[in-house]
Amino acid sequence: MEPPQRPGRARMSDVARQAGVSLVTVSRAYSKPDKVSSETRRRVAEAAAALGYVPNLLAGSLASARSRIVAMIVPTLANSFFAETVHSVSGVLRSEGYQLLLGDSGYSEAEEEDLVRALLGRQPDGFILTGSSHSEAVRALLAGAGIPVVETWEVPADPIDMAVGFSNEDAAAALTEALVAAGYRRIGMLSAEIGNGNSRNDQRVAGHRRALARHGLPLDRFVATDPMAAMAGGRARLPELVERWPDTEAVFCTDDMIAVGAMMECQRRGWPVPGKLGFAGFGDFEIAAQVNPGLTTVRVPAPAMGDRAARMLLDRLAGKSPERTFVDLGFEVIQRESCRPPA
Amino acid sequence: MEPPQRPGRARMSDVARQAGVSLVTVSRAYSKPDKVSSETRRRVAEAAAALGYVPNLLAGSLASARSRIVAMIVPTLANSFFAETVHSVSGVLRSEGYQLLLGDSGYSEAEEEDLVRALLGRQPDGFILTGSSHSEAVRALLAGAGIPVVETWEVPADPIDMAVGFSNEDAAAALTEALVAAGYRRIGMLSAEIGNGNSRNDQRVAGHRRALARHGLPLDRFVATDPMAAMAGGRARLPELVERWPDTEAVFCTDDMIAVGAMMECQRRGWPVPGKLGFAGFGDFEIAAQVNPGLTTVRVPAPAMGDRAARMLLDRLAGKSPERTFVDLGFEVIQRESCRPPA
DNA sequence: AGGCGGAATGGAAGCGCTTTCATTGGCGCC
DNA sequence: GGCGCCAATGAAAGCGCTTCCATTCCGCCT
Repeated sequence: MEPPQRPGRARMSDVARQAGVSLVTVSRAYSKPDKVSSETRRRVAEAAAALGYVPNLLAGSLASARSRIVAMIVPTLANSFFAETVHSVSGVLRSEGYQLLLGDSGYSEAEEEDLVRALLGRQPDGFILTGSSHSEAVRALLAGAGIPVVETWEVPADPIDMAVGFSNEDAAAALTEALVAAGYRRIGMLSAEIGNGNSRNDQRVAGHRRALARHGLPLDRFVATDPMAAMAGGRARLPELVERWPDTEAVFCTDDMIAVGAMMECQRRGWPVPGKLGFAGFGDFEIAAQVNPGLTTVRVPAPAMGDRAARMLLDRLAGKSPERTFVDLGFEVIQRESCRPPA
Repeated sequence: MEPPQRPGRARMSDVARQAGVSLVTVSRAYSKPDKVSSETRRRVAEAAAALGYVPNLLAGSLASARSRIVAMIVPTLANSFFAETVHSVSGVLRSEGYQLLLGDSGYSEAEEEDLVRALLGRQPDGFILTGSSHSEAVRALLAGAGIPVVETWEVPADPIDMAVGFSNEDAAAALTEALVAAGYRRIGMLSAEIGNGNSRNDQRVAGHRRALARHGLPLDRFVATDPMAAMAGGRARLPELVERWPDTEAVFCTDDMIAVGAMMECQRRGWPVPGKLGFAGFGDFEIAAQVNPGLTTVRVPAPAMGDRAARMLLDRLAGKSPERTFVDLGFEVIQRESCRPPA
């Protein structure tokens, strides 16, 4: 119960003195409890509690060269998509005593590079990235760091290390095929501006166009929306799409939020959905199932990707050789009432 | 260009050798550039680039007893509310060279305690909490850590240190007053289960009831919804509310998502809003403005709270004495078409 | 000319842990 | 009864930095 020798927080040596053992023993009581007699363990725990001791993980990490930190970069937290992936990563890591160190790049490669540098300085044991388009500097930094890296949310052509994702392009193509199968021919698209750093959006656009092209359907019915306010964007830009191509029968949106915004605009104008216009979204957000009519969309494995990415990292850190370095978690087309059923 | 003495990542001493200066000088070139001649600075930068040197912030933090890390706990990332607050905190911190270390407690006090312990081990220079109801252990740990702490999203009766928030209770009361002013008398409520660790929800319930009581209106028209799927919950539980109290004229929801779900159910049943039932939500999520009819709600200062919380912390870390230890950022009732206008 | 101050640099100590490596004592076993 | 072995513990070194305290070298004032 006596106070530590010097003011401030208690250190391991204070706990050792209090418990009447050596510093090493205290260290072991924390990190390898089975190497310490249960009596000693008890006294250490008691001393630690009495002093309000909290181990300094910084010092521990420095000494052991293992930080038990995993760094992760997402484009934004505002998207509930990434929030789900982050959440499952965080859960898996914490269950193994690791801590997530998070950064958001705002869809900017330059920002991502800054972040990678800043995060690497904290000596993470592993790194999780969103997407697979990164600057050369980022690739070099990560490769040079000598730690496992997982890219998520895409199928990388040239992975840095490991990857877990799904094909945004194939998913968009599959959804478009569903629209075509339902009899739609003049199909418009609402998406964020292309080439703005959101490669997943661009891949969806590409997949949509690939499917249209396969059927010889027109590809030009495209209007870009504000990427920062998807729902408002969909609502604001739908009229433009319909004005430019009045005979449009259905609209493919690269994001559920855009689709919902556009459907709200239809509702406001008294345009029946799918009577006048069919809709398909992307992501299967919670709202897709709740809106009227339900939104046809594609479900993506957001939590599963996080879970898997974290486990792949931990396995590698545990020394297990990876059975697979890339995992495709697929997607699922969800048919609801916002477009006609397949003929 | 010669490789570092030993394999692995370059260290500061490697950079020093490469640049032909001492280790101390390299350290200064990074942390106090003005204390080093520009020529030396140039050579250090060159050497660092050649070696791909990334400073080990862990070692730096240990030596300087300043980690440049701020820890933050939110109940969940899934709520775009907290995501906004987190985002602005993160932005402010990064602009000052700090890094955010994030944890989510899942609305559980026990989990929060674990997290506080784990995060404190990383020696953060400051701590940001959501809400103001915390276990005694949490309060003790944080007080004992001797670092600045900010509680957000509420007005704490007994703050641990500093706080920035708004009154959830007053906001809910104000919104309820607006409903009463619009002529509604039989008002129901849809909210997450009370006493489940979400104190903000509970405060909103209390504020709503306070306003009802002030007007002598019935308080018992309450149905609890699933906290994890707010929209689905609102949709699923609205019928129960209407069955139990068929003469209900308006519904106050403690969360916009619950309100939107309930409104979708009305739409599905062909109940006009606000013709048959008026609605008020809480939060002013993006969807509140987009849905038909627009949702009357209360706007909360989510980004501003993050911004302010981060700045208060940084000011304290910079040694400035706080001009105020608690900041109430207020709220704003947003009248839209989901309920009748005030008479 | 002598001394003084400031700018630029370096040496050494030490942050609070983990990790070898060494030491002790008890126990079973031939 | 001596040997080896294992469990339990401790001493010392060192992780990669920052900080304190020199030290050196100027230029400038009196």
